[in-house]
Amino acid sequence: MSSSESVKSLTELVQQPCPTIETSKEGKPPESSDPPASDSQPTTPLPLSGHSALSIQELVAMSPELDTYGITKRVKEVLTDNNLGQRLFGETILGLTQGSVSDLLARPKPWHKLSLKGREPFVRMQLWLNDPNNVEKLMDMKRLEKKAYMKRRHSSVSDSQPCEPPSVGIDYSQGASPQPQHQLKKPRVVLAPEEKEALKRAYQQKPYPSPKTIEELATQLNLKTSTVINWFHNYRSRIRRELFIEEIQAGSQGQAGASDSPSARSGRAAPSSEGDSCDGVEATEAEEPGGTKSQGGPADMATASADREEATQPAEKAKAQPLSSGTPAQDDREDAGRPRPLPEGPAAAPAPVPNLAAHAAGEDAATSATAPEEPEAPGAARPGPAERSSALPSTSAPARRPSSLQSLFGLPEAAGARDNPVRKKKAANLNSIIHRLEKAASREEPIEWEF
DNA sequence: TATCAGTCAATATC
DNA sequence: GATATTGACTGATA
Repeated sequence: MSSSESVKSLTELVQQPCPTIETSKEGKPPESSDPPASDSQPTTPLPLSGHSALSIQELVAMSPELDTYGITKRVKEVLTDNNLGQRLFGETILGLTQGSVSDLLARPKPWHKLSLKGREPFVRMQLWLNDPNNVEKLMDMKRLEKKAYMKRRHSSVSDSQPCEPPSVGIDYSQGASPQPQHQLKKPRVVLAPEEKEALKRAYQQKPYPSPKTIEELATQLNLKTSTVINWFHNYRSRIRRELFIEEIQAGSQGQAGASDSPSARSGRAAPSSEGDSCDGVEATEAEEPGGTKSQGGPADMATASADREEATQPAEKAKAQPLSSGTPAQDDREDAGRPRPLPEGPAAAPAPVPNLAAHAAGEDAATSATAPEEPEAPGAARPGPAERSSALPSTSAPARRPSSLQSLFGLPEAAGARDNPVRKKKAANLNSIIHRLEKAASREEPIEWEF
């Protein structure tokens, strides 16, 4: 398909009332068992099914860089203005659950950091936003759902069945029967605040704990090791996202108005040179003085995350501080070349260093000496799959004839680059933290873990 | 094999 | 009741 053709069909697509939405909903009570999104994902049920030619994936692939933050912002507005719920929106438009939608809307990742799959919801949102009848359609869905619900309710009442699980998504309903009750769902683990606190401290010490460390943490906290592992995974990735949001906010504060396209911005933050190695979010470090080759930096990111945490959870931090003994045993074998969260925020003094690390630190003392800036930064810094693939849209792809696509997606012109004072300030701040920590790290201070 | 991205779904909170 | 949070899971990738 030639580019112009595809653009044409894309345009039609965008303009045409997303047909599928209805179909997928109506055909079957979507809620019911549709083996949720995961199954339906591959061949997404959504707006585009009518177009055999262009799958959502293709659309995503062709999509110019989108302003994820802006999109979610607008979606949120539309939803709230029209009193439409996330669940409805997610299930009908995005094919995602309420929790995912919430997460997505609240913490969109920058476009350039999203894998193709991750971009999908944003493209859908964009298409939805561009659809003049979007709200209407959702309203219809809402009505329909309500109707269906009433109907079901009615029939179940007459069946003398007590009330029924309300809305969509509750497929267990039918299960009343055969579903092996003993299917014993694992009860959800809920970590106690102290446990979280301890884990956070451990994280600050070592964001990538060794199995041994994990084991210990698990024992000390009386958790399963898998829980600890999961916790670290989740925490790392969530921190990264938070960071992005914070960046955006800082950015938009410093420069309101300019269609804040974080994605665009970050892509641009590290002008060309870094190519993809730049994470955008960590763009700050591009400004790192001394030209330390800022490798799209894990370290910085981590730094910033610590920073963020501090900002967002002062109380918590405050609590944590007393515990600190100052010297982050920083480097762990596992840590080498990884994002390293700075144990404390700027002002804050010594890092809260839970000490499980005592030996953990010893464990890899040798490597721990590694310089603060590793040459190659895997981990967070490493470009996500999407970035890795050459097919990266971002700013670095010049040959992309974005203009037509952009208009197609209703995009504003690329957001202006920015490096505002706020960012600079922040960068400076972070640098000083890093510096302090490096210094601290070179000292040897005993650390103790306390849980 | 470890880590990540993306997501679900249970639970908490508003 | 809607939304936010978060532990867990799956599949991809290096």
